[in-house]
Amino acid sequence: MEGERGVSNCEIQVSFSTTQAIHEMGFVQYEENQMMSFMAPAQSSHHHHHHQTSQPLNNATIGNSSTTNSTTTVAFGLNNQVGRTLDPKAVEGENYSSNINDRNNNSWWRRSASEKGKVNNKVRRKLREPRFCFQTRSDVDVLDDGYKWRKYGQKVVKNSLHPRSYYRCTQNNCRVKKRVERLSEDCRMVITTYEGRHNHSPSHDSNSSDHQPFSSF
DNA sequence: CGCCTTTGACCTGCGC
DNA sequence: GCGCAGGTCAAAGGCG
Repeated sequence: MEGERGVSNCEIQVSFSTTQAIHEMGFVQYEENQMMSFMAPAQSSHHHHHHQTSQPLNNATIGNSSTTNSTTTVAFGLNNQVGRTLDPKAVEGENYSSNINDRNNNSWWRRSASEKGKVNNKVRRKLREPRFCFQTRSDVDVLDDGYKWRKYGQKVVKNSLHPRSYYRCTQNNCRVKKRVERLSEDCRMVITTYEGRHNHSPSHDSNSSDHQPFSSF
């Protein structure tokens, strides 16, 4: 019902975080196109190198067209282990700002419910996708990032007034997910969290200029 | 008619 | 073990 397209005046704040919740740390402000450069670091399968800001890849506009004063809060979750960890919570609690409120035990890397019980109990592949979240001051809930999303769930969040929505990328073999929720105190702030990397380019409409190596989101 | 959202049920991890 | 909290499924309805 809410018109998703067209961010009027969104204000985004960027910062890095490792373990803290978002509101506990200072925010750095970036331009919007610089902000999108944070989506680029694929930081792929090698652990042990910390994030470095990659070079700004340009026009990947969050928000449709007229996003002038934008500020974003970014928090990386570098879940960089290569699937050999068998203790899920050993790696999970470390570094990403999952919930704004209190605990950070979310686990949304798991697969479908039919697959987990009865596969070979030998290989337990809890491969975690890279996560990426940022905070935006915007009126619309889901920002137009160039991809198409289908909503697959909504939950109420404890100690929050606003629900959290779960989206999945509608491309065929793309399993990127994202969550969108609003801050409980400040309902103008939207927190968007991405998980995974798109294996395709953004399919806006027929916007043929989306052609960059956008392998991360 | 196909793709989307809605919404309650179900599942799972975790703390008590 | 139980209950809670978060994440996902899927049936049903909506809308273009």
